[in-house]
Amino acid sequence: MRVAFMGTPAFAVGTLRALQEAGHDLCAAFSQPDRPVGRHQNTFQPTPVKEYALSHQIPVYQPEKLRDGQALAILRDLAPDLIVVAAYGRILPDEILALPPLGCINVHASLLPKFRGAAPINWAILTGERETGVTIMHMAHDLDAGDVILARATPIHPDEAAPELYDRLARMGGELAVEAVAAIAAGTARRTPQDPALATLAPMLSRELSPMDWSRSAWELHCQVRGLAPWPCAVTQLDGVRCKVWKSALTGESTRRAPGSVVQADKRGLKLACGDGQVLALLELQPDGKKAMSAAAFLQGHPLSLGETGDGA
RNA sequence: CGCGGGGUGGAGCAGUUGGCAGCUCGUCGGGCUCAUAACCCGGAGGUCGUAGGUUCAAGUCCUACCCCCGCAA
Repeated sequence: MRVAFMGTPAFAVGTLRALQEAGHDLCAAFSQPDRPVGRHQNTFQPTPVKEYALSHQIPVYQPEKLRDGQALAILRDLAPDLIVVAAYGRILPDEILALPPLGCINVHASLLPKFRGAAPINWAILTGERETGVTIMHMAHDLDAGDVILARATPIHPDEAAPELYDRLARMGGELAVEAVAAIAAGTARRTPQDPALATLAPMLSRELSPMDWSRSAWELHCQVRGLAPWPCAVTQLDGVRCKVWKSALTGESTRRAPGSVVQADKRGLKLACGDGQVLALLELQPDGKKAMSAAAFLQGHPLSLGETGDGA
């Protein structure tokens, strides 16, 4: 099978690698152009897909635009049987969707029609889902709305954070993509339309999601901490310092203290009251300008007294 | 040359107008207790990021550089 691949981040590499190891003829890897990175914006970093492709002798294309005809021309020359897309970060124009004889399929990290959009993994955790998964679909004009070929579910552990889930889904996506391609080649691939009434959106993350609102429940805050890692992260004020919260834990304890106030701050832990009267433990913190540290370490240099409001609000 | 915070015993922090390098925790030794992530006593451990400079004297002031981090992209 002659396949053109399109993808950008590490999630996409899971699929690209799987396709390659399955022996498919990868005629091209399309990826987003290198973007300036770093504090001074003076270094450019290749995308994970580009790095993988280059080290495996797969030709790389990084068109700035998909709608100026150039990308289409390139693809005509390449003449793939099938295009496989995984987290490319671009919407493909209809001309490209219509080009390959076997169509274009997409690997999406959710159980569609739930969590259509750019950040399905994070939103599954943020909304407190107990399971999510990977879906392979035929691509349609509308974003993540195409007919489903295959889907596979995986449970979300209550303490699992987005990076772990991301890695797992990336592997699952690769496996499932290979199965889907095989089914397509054999002519046995199914087409199950999505139910639009069940669709939910998983838009790009932003820093506006970071501030922790301690009037929310402990579970919601715990989901926020897990779902926003490794970026933009849940953030709160402690001892007047802005801190990213890298890891939290539900304690099962309850309190009468006001939401956001310190319930415990000693070597046994740093615990704050939440809006539902439950107590959330903060395990790993990163103050502004510092590296991540354990709550115990933070307390050495930032003694907090009980009842003090963590949020400074 | 985008903005800003920071590099001080193993960890996290303090160090005021330059004048013997401190605190909490950990660690080691000893003690106390029915008991303890408790308490008491004692000890070890630091070329204060690097290289220069000013000074009788620099963690502290000046210059250059290295490294870490947050924001903004």
